[in-house]
Amino acid sequence: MREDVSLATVAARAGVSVSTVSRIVNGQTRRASPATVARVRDAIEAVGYRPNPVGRALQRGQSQLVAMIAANLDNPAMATIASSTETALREAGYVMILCDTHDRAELQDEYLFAMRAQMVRGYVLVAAVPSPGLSELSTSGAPTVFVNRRNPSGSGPFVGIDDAAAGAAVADYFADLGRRVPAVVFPRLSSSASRDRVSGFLARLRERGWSDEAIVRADGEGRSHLQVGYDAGARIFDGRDRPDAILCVSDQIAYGVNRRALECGLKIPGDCELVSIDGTPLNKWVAPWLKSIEIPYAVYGAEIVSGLQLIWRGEPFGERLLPCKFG
Amino acid sequence: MREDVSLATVAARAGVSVSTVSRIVNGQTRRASPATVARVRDAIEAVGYRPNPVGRALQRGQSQLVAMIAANLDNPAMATIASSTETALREAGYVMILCDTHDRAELQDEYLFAMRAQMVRGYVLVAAVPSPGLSELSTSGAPTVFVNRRNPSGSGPFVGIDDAAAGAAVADYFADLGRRVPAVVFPRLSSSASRDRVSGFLARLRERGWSDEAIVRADGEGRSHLQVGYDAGARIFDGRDRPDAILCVSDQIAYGVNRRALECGLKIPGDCELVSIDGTPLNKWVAPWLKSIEIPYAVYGAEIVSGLQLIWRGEPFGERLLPCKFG
DNA sequence: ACATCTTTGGCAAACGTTTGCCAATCTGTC
DNA sequence: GACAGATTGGCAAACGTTTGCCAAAGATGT
Repeated sequence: MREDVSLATVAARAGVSVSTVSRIVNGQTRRASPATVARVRDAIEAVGYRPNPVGRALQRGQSQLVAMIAANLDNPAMATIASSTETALREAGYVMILCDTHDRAELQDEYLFAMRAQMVRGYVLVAAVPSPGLSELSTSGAPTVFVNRRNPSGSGPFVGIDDAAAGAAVADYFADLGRRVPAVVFPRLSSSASRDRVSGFLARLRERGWSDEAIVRADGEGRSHLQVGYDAGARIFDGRDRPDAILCVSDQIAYGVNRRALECGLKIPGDCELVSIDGTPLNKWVAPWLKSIEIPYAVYGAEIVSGLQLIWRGEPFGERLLPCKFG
Repeated sequence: MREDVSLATVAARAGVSVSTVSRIVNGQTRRASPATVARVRDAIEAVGYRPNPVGRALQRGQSQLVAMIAANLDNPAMATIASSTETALREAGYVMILCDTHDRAELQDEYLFAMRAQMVRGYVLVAAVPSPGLSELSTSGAPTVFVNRRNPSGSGPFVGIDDAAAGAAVADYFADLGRRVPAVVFPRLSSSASRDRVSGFLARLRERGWSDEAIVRADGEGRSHLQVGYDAGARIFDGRDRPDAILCVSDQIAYGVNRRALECGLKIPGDCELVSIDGTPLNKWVAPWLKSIEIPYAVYGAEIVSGLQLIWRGEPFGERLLPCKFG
């Protein structure tokens, strides 16, 4: 309907100046008499005024936009994070811009630049990759929350899980189950999350009596975790020491490993127990053979946004490790 | 680095006025002497000037933002559409805002309003739902592309597949295979896409000799297609006429049906052929038992953006039906 | 009656950009 | 040497908002 309702429209109708309306819109009711406030409020209602975010952003030097820069939207886990964050941001009155870096540093930098130009109010970096622009961002002090992977260039607010503990929990599970030849599969392009999961797993196994050589480690190349699992699976299942329990650091890796296992004629979980860390809801529909540490991605959004709000208020926000369920 | 490089910075350095720089930035080189142009270009380079999209949007009454309003990001198909669209938009110099409506009309309207306030340059509606705001949008003539589901309130540019043909292809497949009791599963909350797929399937079966009563139809309630399939599966497999071939209008429905089939002790595809329409890449990893009409979601982005560009240039763009592969 | 303080509200600048219009300078022609 | 026309570039307004500052009142105290 009204395309052009601005402060001026309201001001004209209420017979006051633009400044007065602006102040009232922003809650400074003390700067006007109650009568004026009422008159202005009526006018706002009557013409259906809504503040223009663009004008506001220009003046304030800051928009209501929050940039989510994610490594790969095709990964259901990230899609869930994006979705829950978007919901939480909307409820808090912000608007999310979504950028998919395909895990590539130069794209990440391109987005970082573009987002600064948009005067975004904050950054949510899901599985960030090291890059020049990112170091610059960290030193600039812009409000930033890292998700899943910690800041690869320095420290910074973090939302995720206790990755080492998750790895250790799987180690305990395998040990308690009486498995003898544990293995772990992870991407060669390693992130803090992968590293911590693997090292937590290895450390606990060591505590429980395994020697380092007794644990099969297999990585896979490339950005697709599905392919990583499939490739690593080939080497694992062809090797002499065929494992009877495998930790996959992500669901998608487990999908790849499982497919290779089927091709090798193995029964999962009969011949080999498979456990992954992610536990996306799709698992119980299409991969009931997969046990998982369930990461509560659906609540990430709320945590991320409350972290951002803390940062905006100048309060400290170090990290938030969310509890996982083993299901 | 430079936080505050504006036209004024460049102008000062090049010793010209802001207007001159603005014109040169926008390619109007005829309004300045070659010498001036060179000097300004050098200055732009030197200070690393990048136009501020906010100032520009305010002046032009239109931003570089494009709103994607999607029904449910947790659905991998939509995530792929979002991802490919985002890539195509970035390559064309635009920035995508992502909104997840969770298939709810009131949220869709909230977003439609918010996006108009952001002066977005266009709208991409993935699986739009009927709503007052949407009818208003259609009549307003704002650049809009509908994806997957046609405009529920009127007509409008559309990117998708030939849904009826896809349904018919599955019917032919079942018939050629010699299956006797075909079934179709679809969500009760129906969209143009679901409806056309189902009716194309039924029509072709009729042509090939089936009577309407001989075809099992089952729908399921709710927004989760997984649940839709699971619930409909219960009724299908408990019925007397157990089908030997089922068309599921989406992958997720097939996942749900399959799970129910397993629980009923059926073998897929031995006891019952399952075919879905979607064919997301995940299928071959986690659901190799599922045959699909493969919708090329990964190329939707390019089609959507070229459609938008046509509309922006004032050229006509009716619909673009992409070819599918049966795999 | 005067000084002082508070209330109420407007003016105008600023954010960064674009663009219509006007002014100065240059080129060429008569 | 004067005039038309083209070239080159700046001024200023506009987009919608926020906010420092000032001014006109009214309220209070002496």
